[in-house]
Amino acid sequence: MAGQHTLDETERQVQARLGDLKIDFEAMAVTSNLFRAANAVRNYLERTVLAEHDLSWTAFVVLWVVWIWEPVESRVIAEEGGFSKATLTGVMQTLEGRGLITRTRSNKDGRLVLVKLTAKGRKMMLKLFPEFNKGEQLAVADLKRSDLGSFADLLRAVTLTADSQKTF
Amino acid sequence: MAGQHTLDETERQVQARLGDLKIDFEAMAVTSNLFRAANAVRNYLERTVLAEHDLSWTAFVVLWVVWIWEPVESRVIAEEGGFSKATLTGVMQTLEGRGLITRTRSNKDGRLVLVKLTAKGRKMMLKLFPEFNKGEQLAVADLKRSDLGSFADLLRAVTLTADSQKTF
DNA sequence: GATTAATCGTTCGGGTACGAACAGTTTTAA
DNA sequence: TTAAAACTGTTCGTACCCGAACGATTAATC
Repeated sequence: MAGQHTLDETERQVQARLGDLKIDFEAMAVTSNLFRAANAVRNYLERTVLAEHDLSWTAFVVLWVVWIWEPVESRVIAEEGGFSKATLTGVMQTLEGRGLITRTRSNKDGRLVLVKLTAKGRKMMLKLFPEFNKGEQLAVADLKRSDLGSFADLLRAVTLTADSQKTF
Repeated sequence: MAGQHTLDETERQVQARLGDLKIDFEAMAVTSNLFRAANAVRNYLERTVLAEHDLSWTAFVVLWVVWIWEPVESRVIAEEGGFSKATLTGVMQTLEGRGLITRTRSNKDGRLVLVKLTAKGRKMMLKLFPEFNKGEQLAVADLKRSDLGSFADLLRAVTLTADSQKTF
């Protein structure tokens, strides 16, 4: 993860493989560091805060979305969490089996499933989320406080651009 | 993925759930947007460039690392790509089956496995990587060019901090 | 009102992902 | 030198993850 090779060294090797083909190294640096950062933060939070509660990353995201917006439809959870409906079904089965959420079919629209937290689930989130947020705080602890706002803006801009490309 | 709820709305809901507990919303905004951005870019690249070559994200990362640094040891690929040795074994079996890489045991250290690209693998990367880089370019197309450098620096700083926490 | 189209959640198959346990190799210590 | 410790890659079990196909429900079209 850390990457023992320097940036310059990597760029030189890439260029050596491609001859005189033009490569956008700045774009490459942004995206590759984007994935490294996301992976590092995710692994850190999974191995500390989430492991204590025996939760996977995706399971936590589902619980978080439901906690904030309950009662909430499945499709919203999938969209908000950034994973497919198929993935969601499996994760929710696990969470339901552990007694953390409930699923009920909507009587206004028979296609929809409404998801809520159980009392046990709410109790867990009340303890878990502040711990999780402390982890988030640690992850950005070495950054200047004044940079956080524009940093988040840049990330949002990337998301918007990539998502708009997706539909092409 | 897009998230139909506004930031303010989300913050209000979180605070409503937690009463007067102090939450670092700036840190929360950075990390949640970090995952959204990484997911969006990854999905976009998977569905366009990588799908054309029938490659998963991880398979591409493995090919990329091997392409740049071959011959390279398995442990380096795992570290550089940010996934576990167990994951790597499975992905490399697939890639070897498709005739894109070769694995040979080192005769200097019998524990190590050296990985190289086949001619077919090199040919694929020579075509694939420029396409991939075009995708990366598109993902950051809406950002000011002058922001890219500091953006990458911020991402690197987050990675370093999170990775150093990991070992605690 | 009947046919068509769109939407939703589930299931299925195959690949991805990880921690833990393992066997083989090398290094370290005694 | 021999025993212990460290290291590498694989296997195993379990959970995740997605696209595609599917049945059920609702909406749109005529």
